[in-house]
Amino acid sequence: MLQYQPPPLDALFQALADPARRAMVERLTAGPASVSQLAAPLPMSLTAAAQHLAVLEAAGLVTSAKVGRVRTCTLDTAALSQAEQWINARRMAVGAQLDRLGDYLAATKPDDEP
Amino acid sequence: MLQYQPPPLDALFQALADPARRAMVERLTAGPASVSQLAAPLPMSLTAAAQHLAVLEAAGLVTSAKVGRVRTCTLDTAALSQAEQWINARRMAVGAQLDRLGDYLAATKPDDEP
DNA sequence: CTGATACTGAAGCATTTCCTTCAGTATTGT
DNA sequence: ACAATACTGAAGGAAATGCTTCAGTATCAG
Repeated sequence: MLQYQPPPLDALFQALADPARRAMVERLTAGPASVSQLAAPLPMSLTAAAQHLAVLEAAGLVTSAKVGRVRTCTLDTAALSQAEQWINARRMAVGAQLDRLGDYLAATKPDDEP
Repeated sequence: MLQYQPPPLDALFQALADPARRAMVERLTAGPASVSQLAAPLPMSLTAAAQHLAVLEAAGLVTSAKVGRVRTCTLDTAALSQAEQWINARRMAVGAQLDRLGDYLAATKPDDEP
């Protein structure tokens, strides 16, 4: 059986690094939309928007299906939280490091310098 | 007075989109490090690593100060959570949309189809 | 059937990214 | 004083990115 493999973080963050693509993600939080609908507010050609959409899809951030002549796109929140988790884990690691500093300070001079 | 302006999300996500730069961020969660220390584990020249560092600094993810001939770099978690918050806000928005669907379903057919 | 709609594909072009090498400056250790 | 260390700057090149336009294929509406 084929294993699902999470999109690499590279593609995920790269996809989020463009304002046009973030705008699309933002629009999709309100529900599924067609390619045209996603492209409409953007100051670029439909083709360009479709290319951005391809990037989002490659990153796993959106899935899409074509019915008739319209392709409907949906946001995949799993990919979104995948990125969030990476960031959060690093922030936690920093906290842990500060905690260790606290422990160190508490352990080495518990009763110096009154 | 000069206002602090948060680094644009563009630069933030772009900075995180590279594995070498994420490795640096990861290393910095364990505490401050010099340019050489950050570059050492990476399969590239010191110059290349320094360039990556410049990207991280431009994105606001790291701050650095030079003492003598060594520049010491520190992770700035504020920038990190800035990116996290954007993602989280979108995920929340999706949840809200689903909630509204639930409300809609509850409101429109509270007693149809038993 | 005809025309409008909704993409889709291919090509081309300017800019940016990621890396290289080579050279230079400022410290520090002996 | 001399050499090693730790960057720093400049230049260049291969590849990726973000557009564009032009042309094509389905699909739907009248």
